[in-house]
Amino acid sequence: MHVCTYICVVKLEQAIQSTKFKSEVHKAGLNILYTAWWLKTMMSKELKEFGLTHEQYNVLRILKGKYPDQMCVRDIACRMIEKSSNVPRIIDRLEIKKMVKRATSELDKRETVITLTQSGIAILEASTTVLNKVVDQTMCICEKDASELNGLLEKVRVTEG
Amino acid sequence: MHVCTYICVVKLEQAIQSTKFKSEVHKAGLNILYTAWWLKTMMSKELKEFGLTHEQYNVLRILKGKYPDQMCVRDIACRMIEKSSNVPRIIDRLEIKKMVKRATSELDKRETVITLTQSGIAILEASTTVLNKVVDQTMCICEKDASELNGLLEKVRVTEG
DNA sequence: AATAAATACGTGTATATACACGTATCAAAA
DNA sequence: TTTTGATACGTGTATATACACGTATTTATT
Repeated sequence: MHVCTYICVVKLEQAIQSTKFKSEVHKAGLNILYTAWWLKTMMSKELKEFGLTHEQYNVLRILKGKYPDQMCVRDIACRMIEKSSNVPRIIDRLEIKKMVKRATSELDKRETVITLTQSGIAILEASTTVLNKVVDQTMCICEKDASELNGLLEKVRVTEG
Repeated sequence: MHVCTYICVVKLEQAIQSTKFKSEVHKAGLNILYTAWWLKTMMSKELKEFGLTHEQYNVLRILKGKYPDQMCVRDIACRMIEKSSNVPRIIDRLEIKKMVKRATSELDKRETVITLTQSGIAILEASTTVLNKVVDQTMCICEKDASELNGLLEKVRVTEG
């Protein structure tokens, strides 16, 4: 029988149908990857209602952080969660949807400066409201646990040498 | 000045150049997504030496788990870390590289059964050895912390309602 | 000033994600 | 037995990742 539920599957063992792990550290690696996929899927589902992808939303959020100032492509790329994102192409889609505007910088003609449009702000704010609500309902941990989790994740990223 | 380092950037605040978070829970969401990207990037770099992508490696690992038994595409898909992976297409690339073989199931002609080749096993084992070493060197947390992290991640995935 | 090096951005390619849909096959019901 | 529904897989499309490369512009060097 083939049963593949993943919405209410909490245990990693169930989710990826694997019981043996080399160590708790290796299991944590898989757990981080799986949880990220789970989070992304949940959020993307909500963003789809607004015609946005996760990455497009990320770019809009970054632009909002500096608004009403403009930002160049490189500055946006630096702040992306996934650093390997192809920001010029993500901006292409946002420009088509009239959520941002592109212009060449006067100070440095190599730079393209990006501006949020009023429509972009409106969609971003509406989607953020929904997303915040969904995150609060779905990520059910207390602030204390979340804080501890943040500490551990940063511990994970410290490499020796 | 534009400085965008992310290899030794440990703090989330530095990594995504953002200091204000709605709550520790929202920060944890971003932290999970960023850490997953960081992990994936690190692992992909090693896998590239073997001509493998992260997802191709995941499929090979799953097949190894049942070896010498064959597996159908659906069974593999169920065990993927990222459930939305397009497994038939990932198998296409592995088949071209002669790492797996495809055949129609005798019992159920709808099913395609996949078999690891000797070359597939060899490459998988070599890459796993390197990957395990790199994970041990890069994810520098003790088993106790890792265990606690696993508990918290599973707590995150429990949704109410 | 002329040249070299660095930088910012866009573009091209292979692979993957996310999702919809079509076809073949199997299982269940009328 | 025929039909209906479910299942397994492949394929098509839009977007993204990951990475290499080209062009224009700026900065640094000679």
